[in-house]
Amino acid sequence: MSSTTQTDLHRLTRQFRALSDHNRLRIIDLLRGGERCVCELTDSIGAGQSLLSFHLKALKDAGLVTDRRDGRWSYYALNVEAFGHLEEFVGGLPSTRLSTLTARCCG
Amino acid sequence: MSSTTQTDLHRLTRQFRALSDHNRLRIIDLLRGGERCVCELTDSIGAGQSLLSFHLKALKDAGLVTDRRDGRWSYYALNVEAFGHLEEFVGGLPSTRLSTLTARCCG
DNA sequence: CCAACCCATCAACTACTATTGATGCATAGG
DNA sequence: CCTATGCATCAATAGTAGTTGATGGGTTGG
Repeated sequence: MSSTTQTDLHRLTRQFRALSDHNRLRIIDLLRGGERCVCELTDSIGAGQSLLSFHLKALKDAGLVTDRRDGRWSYYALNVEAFGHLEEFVGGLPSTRLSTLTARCCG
Repeated sequence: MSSTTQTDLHRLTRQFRALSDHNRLRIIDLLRGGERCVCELTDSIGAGQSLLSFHLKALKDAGLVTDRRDGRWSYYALNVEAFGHLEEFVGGLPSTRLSTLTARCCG
């Protein structure tokens, strides 16, 4: 009945959890404009450097962003593939599907 | 620069937080098959009745599901509109967009 | 080298969340 | 009525997450 495997659900859970914070969602929104270095994000978010690093690590551990080191700067960008999977899950709803028989529940 | 309003981000944060739990994601996955009553979900999830009610309330408060009372049974179903908004956010990525100038970061 | 800079990590604290068991409140059936 | 059922809510606990400030490691420029 379940159309998603358990391992998929675990991965999706981690990724949704990574998205379940206001600061992190603002980061994601900023990264939609393209790759950004940490100092840019720090300015835009207005959070402490330590805090931002914490959130970026959360996003990276969930596989939602990738990082790249160039000299003393670190650049972060969205992982497009991961968001594609998320889109499949939240978008794969049978909106027109009959809600099956609502009667015949428990007895 | 940010393409999402602050109120939208707050709503999205609450909804992603509601999806950031394994049990709740299993519930969502089950509801993809159509409306279900609580007792059905209890059997499928294998969790205690109190726990399931807690999670259903979390999903409802986030606006991701709707509930309906019929006699002594409560039925839950996905809120298709809410998932449409989620799809817009996770799917609205400029995958082919140039990552802007990666140089010229902080000075 | 040395100082300045960018960033990650650690320690500590606070606040929230998931889970469990108990209680209460309707509704249906005898 | 009275009891059983389906479900929500409350209380209590344990585990986890977000924030802050301090420390350290690697890199650039003088």
